[in-house]
Amino acid sequence: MGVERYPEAMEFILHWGEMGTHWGANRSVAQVHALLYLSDEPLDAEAICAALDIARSNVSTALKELQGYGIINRIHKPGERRDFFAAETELWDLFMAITAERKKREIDPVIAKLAALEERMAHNADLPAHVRERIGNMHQFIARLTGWYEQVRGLKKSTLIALMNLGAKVARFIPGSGKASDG
Amino acid sequence: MGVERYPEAMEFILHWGEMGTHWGANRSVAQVHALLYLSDEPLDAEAICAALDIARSNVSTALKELQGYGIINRIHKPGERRDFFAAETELWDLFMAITAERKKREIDPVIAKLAALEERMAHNADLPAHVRERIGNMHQFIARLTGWYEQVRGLKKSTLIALMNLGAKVARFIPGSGKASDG
DNA sequence: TAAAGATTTCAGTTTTTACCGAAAGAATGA
DNA sequence: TCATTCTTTCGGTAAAAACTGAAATCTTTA
Repeated sequence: MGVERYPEAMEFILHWGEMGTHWGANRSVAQVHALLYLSDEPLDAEAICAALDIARSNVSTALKELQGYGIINRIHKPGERRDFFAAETELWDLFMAITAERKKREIDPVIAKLAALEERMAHNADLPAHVRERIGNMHQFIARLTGWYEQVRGLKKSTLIALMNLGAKVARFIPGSGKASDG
Repeated sequence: MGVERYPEAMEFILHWGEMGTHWGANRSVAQVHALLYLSDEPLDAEAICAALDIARSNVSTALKELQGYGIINRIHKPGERRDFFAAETELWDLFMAITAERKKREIDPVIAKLAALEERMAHNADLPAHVRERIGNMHQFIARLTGWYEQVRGLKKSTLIALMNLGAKVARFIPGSGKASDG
């Protein structure tokens, strides 16, 4: 029998589901993910239905969504006809996959929109300067932030972990750095 | 008259509102924020209603929420009875305020929950080892990530910007670092 | 290529969330 | 302290999103 038999596992799943609603995902998607994350063996859709007590179609949609994020894998068991699924358990990879997908869905379109607006604004002399400036600033800021993200993301996992462990000490490499209260 | 008269400004506001629905905020909250961000002068609630064509009460709720995030300021005009509001235009500060508030609302409770579960799991011998391990890993991972965030957040703005401009070059300070394809 | 097994799509329903307008509540000033 | 002006709260409604169950579609294998 699956992990859903254990109250602590179930609490984790339910809490994770609740969290999901506050982020991009819906409850079912997050619950399915949590269940797979805690399972030590791949599960088929029917087993997920039973464990979470949600409709088969809902599970189907959730699995599709999770595959879209690239955080679960479909597994073929020899001699089995149905699909089995297992979650990414390497949390760093999970994190990277989610941020990458969210960036693609939510940030990139904004950048495109802002770029288009900036283009149009350049030809519009009526527009007050401060509007052009603020939209331009927003564009630049988001583009910079995501540019940084893309660069850092490309580093080796071990390097990233080393950087993280360094914490605030990275500042040592920046001349004139220190604690906050800056102008 | 306000910026809502300019099509580009309005597009920005509507798009920003749409984005809001994909993040924590609702459409109205994000629209009010966008409007204030583009305005070069503080606006009162009535003006916001008129500009966005939404109910007075809705504006009130939105303003409260934005103040909760600490990204708009209430302004007292001498001789004026009603409140005026202006948005933070320093985008770095805006970003910091939003991330801090979201962490408080969405991450900290998860850490607390995971800590509590870990405590309970320690006293439960029935629980499969891999469940305990995975919940523990998740707890540790999120705690580490947020610990890093807290540290970096404490740095001076100028240092952070310098670090960002460094991009992937920060890796130079980590021995044995380089581009991805790590195991 | 037909039957069985498994997955996906979709129209309808339920649940949740956002929003409105009226009424209550504060704050200001006469 | 009583009007006046402005803000917030709150019950009800409208809109959006999630979820279900049945039907359609795709896959496998006999």
